[in-house]
Amino acid sequence: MLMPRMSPGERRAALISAALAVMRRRGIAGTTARDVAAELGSSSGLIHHYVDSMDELVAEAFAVAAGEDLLQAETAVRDEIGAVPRLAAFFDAYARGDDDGMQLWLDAWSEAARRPALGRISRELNERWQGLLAGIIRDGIREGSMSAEDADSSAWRVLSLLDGLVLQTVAHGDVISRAQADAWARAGAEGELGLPAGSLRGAVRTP
Amino acid sequence: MLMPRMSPGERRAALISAALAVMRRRGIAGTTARDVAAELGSSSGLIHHYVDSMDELVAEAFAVAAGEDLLQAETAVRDEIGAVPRLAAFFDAYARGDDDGMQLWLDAWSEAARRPALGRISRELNERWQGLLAGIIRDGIREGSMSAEDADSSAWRVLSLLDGLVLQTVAHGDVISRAQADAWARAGAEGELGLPAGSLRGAVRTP
DNA sequence: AGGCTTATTGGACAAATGTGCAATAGGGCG
DNA sequence: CGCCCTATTGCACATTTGTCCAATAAGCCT
Repeated sequence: MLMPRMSPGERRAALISAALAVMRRRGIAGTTARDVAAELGSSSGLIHHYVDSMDELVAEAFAVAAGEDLLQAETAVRDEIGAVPRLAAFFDAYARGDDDGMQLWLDAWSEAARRPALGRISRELNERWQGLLAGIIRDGIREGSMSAEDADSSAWRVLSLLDGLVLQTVAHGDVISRAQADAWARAGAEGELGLPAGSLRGAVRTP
Repeated sequence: MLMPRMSPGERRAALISAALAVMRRRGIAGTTARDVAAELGSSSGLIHHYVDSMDELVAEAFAVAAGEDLLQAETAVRDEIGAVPRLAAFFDAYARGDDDGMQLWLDAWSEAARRPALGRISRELNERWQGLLAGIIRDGIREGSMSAEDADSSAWRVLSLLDGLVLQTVAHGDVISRAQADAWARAGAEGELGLPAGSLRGAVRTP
């Protein structure tokens, strides 16, 4: 049985989408070319007609998935006015991500030092997350609504606290609930930036 | 060539030590039975004479390595008197760990949800790290040297901030230096616990 | 309609993997 | 000293992996 013939652009997008599905199911390290082909419903040979190596494929797929999440956060932040509402929107956007997305990040961090392509993407995206935060904090300092000695280090702290807490949620099941991780990270950010307690409380959201 | 015959206890310890060396070099997911045998200098068949599966071996090896680090932290903390010096000792002990040790943690977090044995160990050790911190913080509150609404959530915050910052160091090379991650985490803890800035500054250490 | 580019197939290939097992040999115990 | 338990060997086995390639066919252009 033959797959419908697609343009390289479409097929490549379909490939990445299939790779992503397998990565979410089996983890980055456990993603094989044959599994991706099966997910796609195509022959296994098709994968290497579009991609030189599996490392390249997983790196690109991760870049797409994690890049979309970041983009959503960036636009959500841009839609708000004022540093504090923007920071709240940042947390809301982060909270909107699912556990599978965070598991992908855990895999990426684990493999980053060993897979050059993946490591570059992971680092670049992390720096953009931090940059997004740092911009908000700089605005807050300028407005007078936030206080921080150094926006960059505060941004790294807020981001790392959030990552570190959600990490526990995803890796270890319910040692911490996701809602608790989110609330604790917001509280930590309030302390870090001299905000009144509760300033960043997230909108109650029906999932 | 034959390996010197060892008692099961000794051999098992040697196996774990060899497994650990391979895990540090190739990552948890990339640790194979043959590599462990080669590291040990034995035949590959020996591995399965002592262990039922590779998952069991890596979980046990991780438990030993990470358990030793935790034990060192626990005794280092116990050797100090007063909550603030104890917390400083906690950070010193954490900082004494090398990048390979943290890379092992990244691997463990990544695989925790997929390897039951490894996930249990990882979660248990993380809870003990948090418990160690929570005890220090409770002491600090009792002494009046620290202020925190809830020792447990503060402990999770301090630990997750530290993990999240060091994670960046190990996964992404020098996006943040390890020293910077350490200093920022201490500063964050000072803020979290209402300590004067600089209270937790680490002893200058020659690596 | 006919040809030609190329997307797609299906399998070949070698290397590596976890796991099991019969054979070997070292050393403690009678 | 000699026997027997078992630590250790070395390989077999079936899978699975990434990578590659000749053959096939789909659909666009002239």
